[in-house]
Amino acid sequence: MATREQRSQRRTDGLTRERIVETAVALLDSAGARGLTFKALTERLATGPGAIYWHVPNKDALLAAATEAVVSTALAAGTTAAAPREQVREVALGLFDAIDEHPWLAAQLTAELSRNPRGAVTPRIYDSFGRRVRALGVPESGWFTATSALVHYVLGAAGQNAANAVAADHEVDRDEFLDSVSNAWEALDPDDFPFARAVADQLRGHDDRRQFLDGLDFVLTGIAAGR
Amino acid sequence: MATREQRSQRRTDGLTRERIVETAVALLDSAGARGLTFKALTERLATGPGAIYWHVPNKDALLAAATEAVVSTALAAGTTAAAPREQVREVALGLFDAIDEHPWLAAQLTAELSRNPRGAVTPRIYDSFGRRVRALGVPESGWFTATSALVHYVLGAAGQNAANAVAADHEVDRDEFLDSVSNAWEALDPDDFPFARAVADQLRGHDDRRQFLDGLDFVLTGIAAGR
DNA sequence: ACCTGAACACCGTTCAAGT
DNA sequence: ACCTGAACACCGTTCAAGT
Repeated sequence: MATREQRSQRRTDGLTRERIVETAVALLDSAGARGLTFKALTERLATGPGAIYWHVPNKDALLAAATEAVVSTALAAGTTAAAPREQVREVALGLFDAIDEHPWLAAQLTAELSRNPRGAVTPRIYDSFGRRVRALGVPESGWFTATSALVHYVLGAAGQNAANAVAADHEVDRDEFLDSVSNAWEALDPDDFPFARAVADQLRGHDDRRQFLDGLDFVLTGIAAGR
Repeated sequence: MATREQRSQRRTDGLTRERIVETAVALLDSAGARGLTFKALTERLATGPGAIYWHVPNKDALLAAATEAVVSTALAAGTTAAAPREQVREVALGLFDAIDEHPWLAAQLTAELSRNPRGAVTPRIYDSFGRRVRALGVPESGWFTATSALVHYVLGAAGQNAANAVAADHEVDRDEFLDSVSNAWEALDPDDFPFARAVADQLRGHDDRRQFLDGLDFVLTGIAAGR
């Protein structure tokens, strides 16, 4: 049932930087950082490597562009809550979910923040958190430190969570996987690893998102205490 | 002035797993994750790739072994302070410094914690922090959450700091570099980035180690509040 | 201006052959 | 048991040649 081509329809199969970046994101999502190769890219885009290099200077720049595209949409949502503390939670959860959906994002964001602090991504992330930190009533001298702590916690926790999710993905069943890790921790030498043994049972069935928010609350409480 | 070979001197040029791992760490330290190649490895060890594969199954396993070696020495130091909160700071600083010296370590640790939670590294890290969390007086139900928050903050903050240090290393002068970033933030659109602009000056001459400890204190204060 | 695709230097890994 | 080194499949990047 082929419909007639609309006359106004633009050619959409032209190679553009945007299409390349979209395809890169799709490859990264489905196969991880190792899945983004020029071979896979040229196959999906039905072109040759030279064509891609005409739009993008190299692979690192492509990764940076993919990072910017994903992080922009994640932060564009904005916040709905009134209380600044709740707003920080919304921003943090937005990044947590973006990193969960795009597990390669955490490492790329760390790279982007360090390699390109004058770019758009770094101030956008700092502004997303920092505006709400100001609203929390933190004195001006503490703005940078408090915001950095939030950014670092979010990237660390979300990055670890995403890596865990990818690893658990190779397992048959999440509960079964956590159970086996828990059993392994319980079997550790009680003299060498008293804590891991004692805490092994808490691994079972724990909620990653909940744990992320609980950790965020520690940071927020600490920030509020120095207010 | 060649000295006579001592009779008791053992052959030390035999290829061992230990020597391979040591060399891998040296290569990672001097040239980053991209600097660890089998070519560089075989040149330094004056051997062929097949010899290395006899001792180590593949590159991922070599990276895991390098991670374990470095993290073990970093955590072996133990703590000297009496107060548990101060002990947590010591453990965190030990990891911070190890990641600062070995900037590749943060990403590898995240990978190791997720891919190999039944290995030795994961419970060792959790125990290092968790024993002190218990000593802080946190109720048992909160042990896993509090310890995870600490681990995630430390890895996130230390990882970002190490990445920043590597990036700044390419610059002539740290103060000059921070100054130029600060200037770039001050030149941002005040409507789009009010916070980055306002905080730009705090970038100049800030102390990374101090900022790391301040962030750690936020987490610790938050944990103590839920006690 | 934009794309093709062969070519290059490099990468991790394997394996038959040696000692 | 341990090592050699050629060979393989793959990688990012370049560039002369096309349209």
